[in-house]
Amino acid sequence: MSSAAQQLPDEPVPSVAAVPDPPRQRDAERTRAEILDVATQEFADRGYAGARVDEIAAKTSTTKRMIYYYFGGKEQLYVAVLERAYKRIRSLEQGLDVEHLDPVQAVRELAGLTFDHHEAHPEFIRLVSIENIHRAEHIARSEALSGLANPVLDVLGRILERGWDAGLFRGDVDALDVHQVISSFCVFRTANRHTWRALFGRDMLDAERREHQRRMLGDLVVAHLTAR
Amino acid sequence: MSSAAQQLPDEPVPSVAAVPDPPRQRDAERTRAEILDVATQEFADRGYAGARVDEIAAKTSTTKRMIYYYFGGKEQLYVAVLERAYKRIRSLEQGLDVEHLDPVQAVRELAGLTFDHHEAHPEFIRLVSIENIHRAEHIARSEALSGLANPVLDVLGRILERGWDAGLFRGDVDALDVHQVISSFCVFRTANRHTWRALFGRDMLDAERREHQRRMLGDLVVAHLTAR
DNA sequence: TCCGCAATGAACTAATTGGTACATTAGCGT
DNA sequence: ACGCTAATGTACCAATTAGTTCATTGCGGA
Repeated sequence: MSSAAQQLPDEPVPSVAAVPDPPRQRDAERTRAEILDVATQEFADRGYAGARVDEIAAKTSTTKRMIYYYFGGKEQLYVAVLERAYKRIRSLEQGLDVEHLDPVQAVRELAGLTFDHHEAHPEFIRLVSIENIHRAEHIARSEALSGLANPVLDVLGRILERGWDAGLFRGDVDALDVHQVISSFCVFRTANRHTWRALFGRDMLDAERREHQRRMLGDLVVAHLTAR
Repeated sequence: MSSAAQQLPDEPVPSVAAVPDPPRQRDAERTRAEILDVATQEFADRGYAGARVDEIAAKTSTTKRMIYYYFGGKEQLYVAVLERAYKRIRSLEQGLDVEHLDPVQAVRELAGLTFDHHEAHPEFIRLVSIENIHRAEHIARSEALSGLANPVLDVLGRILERGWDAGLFRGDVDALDVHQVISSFCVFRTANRHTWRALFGRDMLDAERREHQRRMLGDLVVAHLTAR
């Protein structure tokens, strides 16, 4: 692999003045980002042990040398992948604004956002599964990740307060409980999609069933919170 | 590792008539089972790619040779592990009898059984996670596993029928939907235990929270089914 | 009792894989 | 102009790892 702008065999190589469209050479940030992109895909696809440094390098426009130059090793690369993935998720979560809705509509909206979000980022869910197989040892060691608060929890906390004040919600489930219920549902359908289909013949991510599932999650959470 | 009946260093080795309590030599079934036991542990612990055939062999009282003799290779061993694990789960599921309970109590009982069951078999949950990382390709290829019906679904189906007939349950969720909700909750708290604790500081499997979580699941499912 | 085969063990191998040594070059600051 | 360093590429290595070869032995049946 020599250059990003590969030529088909027959095409004449443009002679002198062929300037590569993006100023392509020696761009540390671009190289770093490209490695992270490929590594994210590979780790999510094959797990930590299953991913191959050589394979990651090969799918890059640079070489294995650069992985060690920028990240130090396979494990540090994996941690960098995790950190970036979580960072992205968090920044997306920042954007949710449901303060203006009534508590019931607000939880329903929040659940729907999580639903959409997890469905749109299967590779993130896979990374989380993989990290759990490793007992979250990398997250625990990463200062950038461990204990970093989740914006969703604050939002949920405020919604619950309003729901309690209005006498709408039961008092014996806290924000983390509700988040757990929502996460369970949303993570499960992506994380366990394949065994589920193999065992039950139903694809939980089937587009035809999507609306039914989304409504089901909303109903589930609202019914739970407003029960009794 | 030479024998199942290990001696402490100081104890004198019993001389001639020491018949090994279980007739220990040349027992194909025992060897097979021991390999499967160790392999289950190792695969669940480190994933398919992360598990080492040498390590599995070392933790056995036999040698690597036997793994290849009985199973053929790493992948076939892994499939054998999966098949046995699923078989055990199914046989346990056979035992549930909730026909005598009213529909609401029956779903609550069923959910509780799944809850207990998954909590008691974390290594099974891990294997399922691992198999999902591999897109269930091994399950799909295994005749013993793919498409084999789950007894839980029949039980749930009958409970739902009774609930519908009694006008207790909503009609727009089927048995598989309910099973999905229950599985989501039960699988998630085990499968994602570690990242959850690392990120939120709460152990979903903490014994102190166990009853709360168990009740929460029951309430969740019942509230959902009886809503409106 | 003894033969044939299932069952077992020790050592070996070919390929893979994470990681490195060494050489090179682009381009920024002066 | 130019030199110094960040950035990059090639080739290599040592360790690991799945799988095998070949020899051996216990045991059930004839």
